[in-house]
Amino acid sequence: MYSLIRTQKGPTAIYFENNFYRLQKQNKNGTKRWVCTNRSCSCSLLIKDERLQIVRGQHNHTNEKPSLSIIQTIDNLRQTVCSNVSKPITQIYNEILSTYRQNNGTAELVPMFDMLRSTLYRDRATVLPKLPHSLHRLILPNVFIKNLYNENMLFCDKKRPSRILGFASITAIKQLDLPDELQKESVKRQLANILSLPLLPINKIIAAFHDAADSLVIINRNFQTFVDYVEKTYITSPKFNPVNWNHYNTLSNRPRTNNQ
DNA sequence: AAGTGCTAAAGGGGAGCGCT
DNA sequence: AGCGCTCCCCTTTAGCACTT
Repeated sequence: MYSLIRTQKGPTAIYFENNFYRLQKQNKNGTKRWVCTNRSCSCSLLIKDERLQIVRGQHNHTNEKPSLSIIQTIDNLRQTVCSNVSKPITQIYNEILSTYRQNNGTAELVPMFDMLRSTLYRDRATVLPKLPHSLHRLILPNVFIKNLYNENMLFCDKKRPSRILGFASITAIKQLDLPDELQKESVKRQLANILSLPLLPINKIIAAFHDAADSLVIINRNFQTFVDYVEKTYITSPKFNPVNWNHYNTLSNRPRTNNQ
């Protein structure tokens, strides 16, 4: 009996007695002719109603195909890395290989992880979103703009002149009694100014912070709690003072990671 | 053209070590 | 015990040549 398998490029093929066959044609009488995938080989199978009718020819080539169980295991591996994207690929490989060894013993030669690694990572990449090359190309899926209570967390996504993203839950904003204020462009601008403090020369940080803080408190006195928190944690704190988080002198010089 | 095998490298995190 | 530092391993990605 033959087995249906998936070829490297996706289409269905037949695995029969250590050889692969591809579908060549379907005849008017309902039979299908499958030919050996080796181009110089004329061997073929005639199949009707999923039953093997005739085997024609002799293979004129050597055969180094892996066994059907190995082929199915690799296919299972490739499907699993796509369906379970949160689990490390090496862990998936080890688990599936372990199961295979338990069921089939240790005699069969199984492809090493190094031989499958690139294929598995490329397979997974087909089901994951593309990495953005700039902040403007960053796409936020719905799952990333809601919290565990399914509340909308993205309150600001300003595209120009620079991309500004702001996250906070409605519940948290209501606790500050500021939900309406956060819709104002002037408030978004001052919050962005505070977030941009690490990019200023260090001797201008304190003045810039107080400018932004004063503007926020003038708009609404309830911003005072937020302003006090930032000042206490990042301006006057000896542990996280501006020397620690200022990046002005490292701009364009410091090597960047890909966490852009 | 698409898929694969192989290599090099980046980045994160744990282990080990010495110091306080 | 806690902290900081270095080294090394593991995971992941990218690039290139080759195969299908």
